[in-house]
Amino acid sequence: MPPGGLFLNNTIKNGFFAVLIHYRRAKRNMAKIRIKDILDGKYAGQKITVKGWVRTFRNDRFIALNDGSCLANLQVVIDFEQYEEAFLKKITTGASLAATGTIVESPGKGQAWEMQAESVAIIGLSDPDKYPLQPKKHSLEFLREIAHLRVRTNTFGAIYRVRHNLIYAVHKFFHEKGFYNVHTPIITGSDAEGAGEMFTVTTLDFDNLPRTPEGEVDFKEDFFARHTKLTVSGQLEGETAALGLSEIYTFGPTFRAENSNTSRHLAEFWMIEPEMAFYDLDDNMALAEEFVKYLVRFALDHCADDLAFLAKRLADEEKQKPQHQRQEMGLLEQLHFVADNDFERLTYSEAIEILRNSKPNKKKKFKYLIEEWGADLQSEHERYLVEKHFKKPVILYNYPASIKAFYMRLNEDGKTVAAMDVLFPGIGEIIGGSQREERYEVLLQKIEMLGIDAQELDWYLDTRRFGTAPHSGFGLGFERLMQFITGMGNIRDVIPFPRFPGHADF
RNA sequence: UCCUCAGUAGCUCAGCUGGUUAGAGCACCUGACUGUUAAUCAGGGGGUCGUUGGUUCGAGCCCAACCUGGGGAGCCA
Repeated sequence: MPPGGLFLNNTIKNGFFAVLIHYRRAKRNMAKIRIKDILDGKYAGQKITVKGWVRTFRNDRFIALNDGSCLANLQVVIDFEQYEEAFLKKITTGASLAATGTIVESPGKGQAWEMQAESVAIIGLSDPDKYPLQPKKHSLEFLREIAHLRVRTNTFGAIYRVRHNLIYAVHKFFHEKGFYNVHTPIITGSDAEGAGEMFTVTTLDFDNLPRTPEGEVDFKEDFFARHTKLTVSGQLEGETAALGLSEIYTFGPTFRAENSNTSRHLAEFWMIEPEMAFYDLDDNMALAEEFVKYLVRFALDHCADDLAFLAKRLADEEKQKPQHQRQEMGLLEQLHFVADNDFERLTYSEAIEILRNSKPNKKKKFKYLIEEWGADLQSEHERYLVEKHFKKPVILYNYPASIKAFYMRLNEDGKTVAAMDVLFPGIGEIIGGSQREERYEVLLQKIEMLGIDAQELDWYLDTRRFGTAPHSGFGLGFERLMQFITGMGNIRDVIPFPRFPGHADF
């Protein structure tokens, strides 16, 4: 800001408003400087101000400053003799501050650029006695308990950044292919999606529930005048959109009230569900494979530093394990492998043959032995196919109709449906999809056979009554993809604030 | 929900066959040093050993139940 006197003189000379506008514009355009850009050398020799959070303060001289724009810290070098001791004591791990100085080539090892600071201002104190994060390795379990602060660690900073890049890549992929993004409802009255237990959404007073004459809760009195729940899938609504827009995708929150306590399940997660008119199962599988490879490649191309850090983290973790439990490939190796190689495609029937003749089945090492066609595949079977037999991602298709959902298209053999699952090492099913049953009579028969109320699905059946068309789609669990790409073993660590049974903190 | 392993300082962990006053590193406090990379060196404070009950002369250690967390399974994405 110019000194007051000069400012006043100029306003008199040039006109008050012109200067005011100029000043405001300058202020508005003064973007905050990101540490990422400094470390890229964009401010070499310039005097600038940088803001961020202290990671460590070494030797009363070196502040490692991080602003989340990238993994690396900016080293801010201060002349400690210039400051009071009481001031230096405030530069603690976790404190936020602004430093002004010149960006110079660093004489030390470990960084190309550093800031020779002229002044430092503390913005927010961080009581070192109470701040839970230390400049040391913390367990993921501990960090999960302080999910509101873990974003300030290297690991979670990297995960958040990768997550953003993948969200962007999802939209970019579909947009460039001409798919339209559709927001399907989060609150749904449909009870027939069949993908799992649902959370009820209500404004009813629990202390004074309206009852029907039969003594049941009367949802006619509820906000929507019916029993409503949180969505478990946007698929049925997505299908209606595809049968008008041709190619669509959804990317929204999904809720499952299952009492699942595993490293691969969340009660609230994000799912991507493309739905395409005039696609058969082969087209569907080809799209799924192209999509996943694109996302993996995008992460490799745009998150190199963060992935390298996560790869090292995983490698260190693997070293703690006994030899036989270790992964053969490192994280980056595995990502390249998936991006560069074709997935194995085989039918359920072929998979059953392989499993039936497999060593663990013959030696009765499987907990669930494969006896005959029609059995549902367990985790151990999927893992065997992916991790032992093929050693690459596998797409299984044409499953028995009896173990799959009602909307999947019945094949000519009358006993299998055009379903497909993409199985990944470590996490199992990452994608589940199918060609949809477009024939009205066949679909209606299935619905009635399963005892689903056809009246509830009347709107859905309309798509088959009027201009029905073959169509396909799949669902990809975004957090499972995140697990694969970041190498994180627990799904609760790849979403900022995980929701799972007994936990809705933050 | 089931199986399994664990719970000792703010964090990560050690603690022998049940036996005196429960230890270490990091963090914190005091001091030294001042081009360091999770800085280093010297000293200091910090514990209801998850909870409750039981066995025993005596329990961090043995037993039971419960709570919490990890791993695996089921349900699935």
